[in-house]
Parts: sequence; structure tokens; C-alpha cells
Amino acid sequence: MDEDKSPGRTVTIYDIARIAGVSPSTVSRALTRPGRLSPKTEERVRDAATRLNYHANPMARALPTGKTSMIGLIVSDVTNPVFFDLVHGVESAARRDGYTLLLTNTDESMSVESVSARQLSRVADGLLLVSSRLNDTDIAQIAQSKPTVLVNRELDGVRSVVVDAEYGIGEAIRYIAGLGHTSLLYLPGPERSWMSEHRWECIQQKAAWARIQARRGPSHAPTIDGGREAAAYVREQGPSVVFAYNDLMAIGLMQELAVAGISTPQDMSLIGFDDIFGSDFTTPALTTIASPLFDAGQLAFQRIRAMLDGQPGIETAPPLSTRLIVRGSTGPRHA
Amino acid sequence: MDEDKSPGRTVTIYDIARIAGVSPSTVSRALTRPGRLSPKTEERVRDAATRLNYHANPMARALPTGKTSMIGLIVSDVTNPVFFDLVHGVESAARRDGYTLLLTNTDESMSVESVSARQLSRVADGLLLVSSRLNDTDIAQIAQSKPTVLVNRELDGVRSVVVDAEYGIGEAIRYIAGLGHTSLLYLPGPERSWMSEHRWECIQQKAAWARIQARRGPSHAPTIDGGREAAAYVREQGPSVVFAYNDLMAIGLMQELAVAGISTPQDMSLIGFDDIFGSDFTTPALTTIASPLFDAGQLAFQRIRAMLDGQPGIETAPPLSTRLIVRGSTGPRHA
DNA sequence: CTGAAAGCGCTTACAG
DNA sequence: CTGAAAGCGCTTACAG
Repeated sequence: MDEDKSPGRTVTIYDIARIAGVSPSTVSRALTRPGRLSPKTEERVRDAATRLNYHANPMARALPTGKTSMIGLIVSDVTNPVFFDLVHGVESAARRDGYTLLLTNTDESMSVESVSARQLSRVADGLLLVSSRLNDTDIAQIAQSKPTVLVNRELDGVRSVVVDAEYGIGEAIRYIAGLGHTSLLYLPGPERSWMSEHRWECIQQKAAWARIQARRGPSHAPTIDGGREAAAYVREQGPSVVFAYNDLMAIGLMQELAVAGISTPQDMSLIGFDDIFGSDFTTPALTTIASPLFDAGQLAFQRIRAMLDGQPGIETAPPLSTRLIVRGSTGPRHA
Repeated sequence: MDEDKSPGRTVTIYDIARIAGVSPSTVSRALTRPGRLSPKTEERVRDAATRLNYHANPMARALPTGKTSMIGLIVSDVTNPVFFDLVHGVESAARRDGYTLLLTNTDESMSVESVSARQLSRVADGLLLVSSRLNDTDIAQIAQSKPTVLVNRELDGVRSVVVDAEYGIGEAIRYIAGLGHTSLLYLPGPERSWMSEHRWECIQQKAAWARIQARRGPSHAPTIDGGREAAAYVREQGPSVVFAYNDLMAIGLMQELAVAGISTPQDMSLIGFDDIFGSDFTTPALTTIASPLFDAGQLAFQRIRAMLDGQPGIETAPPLSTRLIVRGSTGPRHA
């Protein structure tokens, strides 16, 4: 019994082999693909491994196999509450499957995103790009070098998970129509945001259907400050309903309007997107179109997983649907 | 010129060696420790590397060196807004130094944390445990096997980054004393939370100094719901000031008190901790003791970095001080 | 200054 | 079913 000698040294398959009286290759087999060995050998190896508290060295395993069991997750802003549930969903699905997450924050910078993607792709088995700000061509190139799944963006030839904005927007339009509104203003997010464009298209479509006139304002940062900055423009236009690209902007806008003496929803109705943490803290609480972000995160991981396992790309997507959450920031059109 | 043949294959130092007309060892040297080679050789190697768009395989590099340039970050709840800025700070410091982050969420579970720590320690160069819920002995053991830094927790023999609660609490106590309050109730967070205990101790000390009577209530989850659940107890006690363990609890408490017709701050003053996102959305906005979480994250990474580089442990800690942010949830003691 | 060799800890055809 | 050998892509004493 010398298994607890030299406590500092990390234990390898050679140690186990020695203790179990088999060859290193046998140890490797017993540990990686059970059932291929004689039960007694396998048991001897397992016993020895447990006794020595063996844990395979992931790097050493990765070298011959080319698999690290790591997934790179690239987000544009870790402090943006929109991503919390999404990251949570990805993380929990990954951990359950024995994968670990490599997190990179790009601070909304294209060049950081591009560099990070290339670096992560060197070590991760697959990449998850959330709300990517990259060009289509950059993304296509990345996706070619490594299994990639896009979240909240679509691109031909690349798999993606996109929350279907349509349903929730449809509800919202019907709802404001019922309240007597006949026009709306959409406040877009960043120029490079695929999702902002997508929402605008859905809004136009549903608005046309409901005979509501839809206009769009200029782009702003998808933040509280972005919403604040939009206030001047909004006041100038004086719409009866504003759809902001996201809750952050809606909240900033609401605050700034309040300062200017414009009250929500009496003077103007406000609708956001995402139902982020805190969107119900405001006065009035924000009416918003919620996305199942946790589910989207889980699904995104499953997609990556499927690619890694070489599964067909046909997978039927479970519905990832938005829905309207009516709170206090919307009301009847004022006379 | 055959450097762009077989486009699928990943390029290795052997490819570069061939193109540059040197040995693989020379390539390795040129790339990892410039200045040790003749300038012309080095340049030839660099040129070839650039032409082939070479990027070293991190796993292959990790095997002989034992260094992965990855840091494991373990947090108890990624959806908790308290962690956003902290994670952001860690991430930005890490990226700047060429490190990448392995993120694990433990969902407040001790066993998940324990398993994750052991797994991550197999691949990361160092570990960052944020608000760890583990036992002292578990932590000590982990810290022994891998460079470890604790955030928001202290333990003998393990380095840590702790935001100094004292200053902000001192300000808060002086402030409520000035408002005429003579007693306060502290609502603790989870039992296993070192930080909750730490805050309570500071509160007691400062309160004693200001001749304010401090009591503490029962433990609750550090969440909005935890705060809501505490409402019944708080109403029963009827204090004039409540310090909640964190903003989440303070917000939940405020909501539930409002439902019961107890208004803040007229009937009761409320103070939270952390100044999380959204704490200024509430009505009234929350008075809170803010922590420099982004800075704490950066510092935590620097500490780990210093350990990895074998720097002495004496480092003078830059002050990481809390401060009081007075908003609407606190007011004079009612008659 | 540079090359040949050994080694990091695994996995996996290839034999037997 | 199991072992000996080669190899994954690097790094680093050791020679020269």
C-alpha cells in the first residue's frame, strides 16, 4: 500500500496501472468506455482510481482527441440584465452535460469580439455567439472553423436560436389597438443589431394588419442612457405609444419623460422588450414583451451539443415564443 | 510556396519549421520567448507564422508547462445582479492579461460548488470563489491544491478580496442617527454567508458607538422573495429603520410592506447593500451601501495573477471601500 | 544561437 | 480482452 505516498504529485493513469496491475492503455479504456473490458479488470481499475482519487487531466485528454468539453460563450455586455437568464440557461445545460463554459465579454466591441472568437475557437469545442455585432462574413468564417450557434441573430448556413418576436408583438399591437391607439413610434437599438431590425419588421407587419401607423426613430444605445437620450426626439414627435428596442431604453425614456413632466401612461404609453430584472420596479411598472431567455440558453447549448455529436441539422425547434406582459406603463389613448 | 495547401488541417510548429527552414524547437523559442534567438531567425519564424496564420494550440502548450491561462470563476448565482459588475471586473482584467474565464454557477448549492471547484481546479491555473458557501475546511483544501482567491469572504491562510463594509456602514449609522432614529433591525441573509455576518458585526459596532440599539432578525434567502418573507416578522417588530442584508431583500421587503399599507420612508426607513442594478427604479428609490464591485473583480484577478507569478503575498491592498448612497427610502423618525 | 531528444498525460489503431 | 507502440502539439533541458 503505497498509494498515498508523495501527496503533492498529481496521479496519472500510470499510477493506477501500477496499483491495478494492468497496462496504462487498459486503464484508459476502463475509464473512458466501460463495458469493453472484462468486468473484473474494469472493477480493479475503478477501485484503484477511486482510491487514488484520480481525475483525468483534461488537457492531456484533449490533445489526442481534439475535444476539450468546453464551450465558448461570447456576450456583448455581461452587465446587461438581458443576458443573465440566458447565461444561466447555457451554463446549467452545459454543466449537466459535463461541459464547462468559457465566458468572454466584448464590451460591445466588434474587434474584441472578433479576436475573442478566434481565441476561444482554438480551445473550445464549439462557440455560442450571443447578439453578435460581427459582419455576416466574419461569422460565416468563424462558423466554418468551429461548430457555432448564434443567439438572437440569423444567418444562412449557421444554426441559431432566435426567440420568436412575432407572437408577443402581435399581442401588444392588438392590445394597444384595443386601447384606442392609432399610431406608434419604434425606438431602435444599435445599428448593428439584427434583433432590433427583426423587431421593427414584426412591428410594421402587425401594425399594418391592425391599421396602426408605425414610424421608427433614430438608433440609440440599448441602455438606460440610450433611452434618456431618445427623450428629446420622442417629445418632439409626441406619439401616443412608444415601443422601445428593450426595457433598458424604455426605462431610461420613462425617467427622462417624467423629468420633463410627461407622465406614463397618461400622456404616453411605453412598451419595452425582454422583461429584464427590475422592469417591474419602476413606477409605473413597465409593460413589456418577455422572452424565454433561460430556455433560449438551454436550447442554444443543446444545438451546439447536437452539432458536436454529429446529429442532423433538421432538429425541430421547440417554440421559443415571446409574450406580452401588461403592467402599468400602457393605457388608453388620451383624448 | 505550398503554405496554403490542405486548408482544413490546423497549422502546427512543424509547418512553420518547414517553411522557415528551422527546427520545431526553434519555432517554439521564437514564439514563446523572443530575444533569445538571432534576430534574423526570429523574424523568419515570425513571418512564416503570420503567413500561415498560426495560433498555438493551448492544450498542447498546457501539457508540458502545466499552465492553461485559464481562471475558474465560481459564483453562487449568475442571475443575481450583485455579481454582474464583479464578473465584469474579473473578465476585463483577465482578458487584458490574456487569460480566459471558466465560469461556473452553483445555484447556491454547496455540493455543486464543491464538485465544480474540483473540476475547474484540474484545468484552471487558479480559482476565484465568490461568496463561497463551502466550509472553511473545504476551502482550505481547495486552496492548497490550486492558487485560490476568495471574494467577499475571509479565511486564514487564503488570500481574499473583501469590500470593507465598515466605512459605508459608519456613514449610514451616522446618517440615521442624525435623522433621530435610536434603534435598528438587521435582516440577515443566508446562514452560511460570511458577508452577512460581517455586516452584522460592523453594524453592531457602529451602532454601539452611536448609541443606537441594534437587533437582528432571522435569516432569509438573499432574494426579493426572501425580503418579502421577512415582512411579517418586520411588521411584528415594527422597527423605525431596517438594514437588509442586500438590496434584493430590501426591495422585496419594501414591496410587501407597501402591500400591507406601511409606507417607506414615512412609516419605516429601509437601507440595502450593494446598489444593484434597478435599486434606483423603486419608489421610493432605495438608500443603499454601495460596493465597488467592478474594482473588486479586477483586484481579485490581480491577486490570482500575483500568486501565479509567484509574487510575495504582502501586496498592499488598495482600499475597496463601501459608501452610503442616500435616496428616498430613508427619512426622519416619525413621532 | 540552434538542433535532436525526451517528455507532458492521455487515446487509439494495431497486434496478439 | 489486453498490451506495446505511436502520436496528439507543444516545451525545455541537454548538447554542440
